[in-house]
Amino acid sequence: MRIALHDRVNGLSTGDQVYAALRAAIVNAELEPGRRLSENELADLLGVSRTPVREALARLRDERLVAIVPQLGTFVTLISPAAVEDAAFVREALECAAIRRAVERATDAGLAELQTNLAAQERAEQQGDTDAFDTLDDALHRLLAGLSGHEIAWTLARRANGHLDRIRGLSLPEPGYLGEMAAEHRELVAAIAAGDADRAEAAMRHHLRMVLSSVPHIQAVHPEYFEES
Amino acid sequence: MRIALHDRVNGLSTGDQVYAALRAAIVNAELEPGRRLSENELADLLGVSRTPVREALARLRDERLVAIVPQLGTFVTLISPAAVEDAAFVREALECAAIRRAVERATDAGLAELQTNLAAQERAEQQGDTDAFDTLDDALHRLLAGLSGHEIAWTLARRANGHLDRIRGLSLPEPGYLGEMAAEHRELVAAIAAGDADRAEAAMRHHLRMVLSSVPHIQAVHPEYFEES
DNA sequence: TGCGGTGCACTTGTATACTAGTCCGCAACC
DNA sequence: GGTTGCGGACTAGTATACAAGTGCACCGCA
Repeated sequence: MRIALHDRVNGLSTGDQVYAALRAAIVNAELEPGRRLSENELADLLGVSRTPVREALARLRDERLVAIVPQLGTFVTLISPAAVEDAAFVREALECAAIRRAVERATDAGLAELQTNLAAQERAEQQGDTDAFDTLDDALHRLLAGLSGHEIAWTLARRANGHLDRIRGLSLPEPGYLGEMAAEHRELVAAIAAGDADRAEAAMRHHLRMVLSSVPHIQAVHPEYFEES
Repeated sequence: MRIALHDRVNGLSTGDQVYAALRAAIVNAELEPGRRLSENELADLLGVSRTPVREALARLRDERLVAIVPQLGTFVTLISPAAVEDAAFVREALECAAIRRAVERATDAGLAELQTNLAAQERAEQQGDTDAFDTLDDALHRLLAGLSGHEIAWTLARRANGHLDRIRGLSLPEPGYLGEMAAEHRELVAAIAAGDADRAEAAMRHHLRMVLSSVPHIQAVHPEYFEES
């Protein structure tokens, strides 16, 4: 495991950095589902004490990315199709409600930001830079939440999103995937610019359900990552 | 402050109990908004060490019920009208989406549970037992979330709900309030029983917006509890 | 009497020590 | 040889000790 902490001069507490590092490792499946974690081992690896590690694990437990069993151990949770659907449900409810409000409240400045993001996505797509594209994807959804006036919804959705993020992290880069995503993003923004709330909501719903479609494929490739139903 | 821990033989860790005790105290405004909290003081009061207190405070921070300022102190957050609206937005989005699914998936057994809850609400209303009514209110919304197949949404909404819960905790028991709430609950269940998703969603939306209406009154009575805009 | 500077008391963050409990393997006994 | 019981090596939960930093009060001086 090659988890590393960033410089600690950036204002974040050690616990925050441990949290970020562990979450990234879990979402990227570097820490694969089912893996046993040891607070002591993690603390040694990261060069910190158990205290910030425990704090990070507690937050990850609230996101259902790890399960802490007293006196037994801490484990990266297996991916549960039900939990993935739960996360998708929450995200769909929040983001569809948010985009409706975004349509009502959209400003020229806000639309310009969205266009800037779309342009950057197109560049990332042409260069095949998946990481950059994912970052821009997140940023776009955050911008939309901001336009709705309830950016907090984005934070919450993100917190409920661990299982979905893992699905995305495990999705193999299929040809045409980035292009399709970018097209859907353009449709989202176009609907907002047109002031058509129903169209925007429908586009968002369709867009979010895309992620779910890759679950069966991943489950076929990595059955050991999933709970048995 | 009369915060007390329950018996510790109920399977909950000390940190969980501290969290529950502190959250209840904050929501009931026993720990009033703006109040300064000291980890040491709380630990002494509760007869535990700082560690479980810190764990509880970290969770409350994620709910935005406390603000932790490094090297300075921990404070019960002031009620922010914006945060209240954020919470209402999140809850409305989640519960409206949930009740639509509940309409699709409602079973006879589920409807029977709802009816049982309604009957209990009527008893609590006649006896003027506000606490019991609040508990049944929570239970009803949880039942609805359960019927939707995404009970997790309820957990999440609840976690985002701290500011709304404080509003409810500060709402003075106005005459007729319980009756109105009970009537709205009956309408919710009736809409589900009728299989009318639009009606159910509209009823839920109206019901949830009721809570917001008491904000100005509370703000007038306790301006010191609120952030200045 | 007013103002400025220093030091103390208090804060949270982190590290470490200790407690209680579970699992697993080895050894002793049947 | 099989089974049972005990002990060691882990686990997370909790308590305590230490570090770093902030605000405020108090004291001395002009």
